[in-house]
Amino acid sequence: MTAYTTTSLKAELNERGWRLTPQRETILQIFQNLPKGNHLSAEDLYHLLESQGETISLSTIYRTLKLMARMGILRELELAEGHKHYEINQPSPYHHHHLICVRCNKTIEFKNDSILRMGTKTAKKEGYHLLDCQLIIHAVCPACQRALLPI
Amino acid sequence: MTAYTTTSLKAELNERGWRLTPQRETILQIFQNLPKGNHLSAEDLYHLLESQGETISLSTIYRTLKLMARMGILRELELAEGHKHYEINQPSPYHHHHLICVRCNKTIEFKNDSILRMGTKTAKKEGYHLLDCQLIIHAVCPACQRALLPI
DNA sequence: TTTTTAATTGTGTACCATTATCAATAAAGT
DNA sequence: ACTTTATTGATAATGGTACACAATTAAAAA
Repeated sequence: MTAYTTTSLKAELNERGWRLTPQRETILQIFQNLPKGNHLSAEDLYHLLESQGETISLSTIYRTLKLMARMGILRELELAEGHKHYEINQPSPYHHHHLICVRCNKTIEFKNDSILRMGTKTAKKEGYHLLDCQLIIHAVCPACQRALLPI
Repeated sequence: MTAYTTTSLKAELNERGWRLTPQRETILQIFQNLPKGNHLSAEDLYHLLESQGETISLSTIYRTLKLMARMGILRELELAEGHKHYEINQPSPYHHHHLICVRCNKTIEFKNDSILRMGTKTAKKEGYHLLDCQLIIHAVCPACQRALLPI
């Protein structure tokens, strides 16, 4: 959960025998410049790049998202149904969690520093190296409660 | 997060214009009799039923799992890669969370009552009706740290 | 700087969990 | 019992993600 630069990304990749490619650099920058609270699916990222005139194949996008999630650079979010979203994995003051309506998928972000503290403590206690820690609350939003819609 | 019986399940279903079927009753019982800490995928459940001589179609299993998750009877877990797992959604003393190794998928359960309290408080504050609340910690387990395996 | 090595990319294809379709069936209320 | 309509089961369809492999290219060695 540290802030990455191109240089530190390259260093960490090379340390493991991997390479910094223009594609990986571009994708890191996209996520770093994304407004707070925004998150992208693989498809989202593909089209965002497309709209900027750059093209990175979907395969590479999927591979890079997974790689960066497993390095702890990105958080993998399971928000709506069907596909994953990714956002930059930021340390304490920006660290947040999600309250999700299971019916309409309306999602609210909220902060709670003690959750990250608990996660850190639990991981440490078990000897795990922490990458990410997220509280997911599944619930029914006020509008959907009123709507009496079928589940 | 209350304990369901056949009767209360029927009541809650009928209240919404839905029906209690033998399939739904069977699936509820399976989960209620599952040893603590066990969770099943749709496929798992299908084969478990098969081994007991009962057969419920995969379609119905998928539909029922989703229905029960959205009613708050089951928790939908995103543990390993690729498919969801389900477990009974139990109140406080049994309520637990998951620490997952992103490399080998080794998963540790842990308890922490304050997390459920926080989730309840947050949902209430936003006017959401709480169904489930789970802390997911993504990390690298000790064995995988030593292994220096490729990500 | 050139060469060498092997990680990475892009294209196309395959996989597989989950959802949709729809006729047949069976709960629930009358 | 009868009617209504939610539910089931079989099958097909969907779609996100992973895989295979030849062509590139980053990184280290010469």
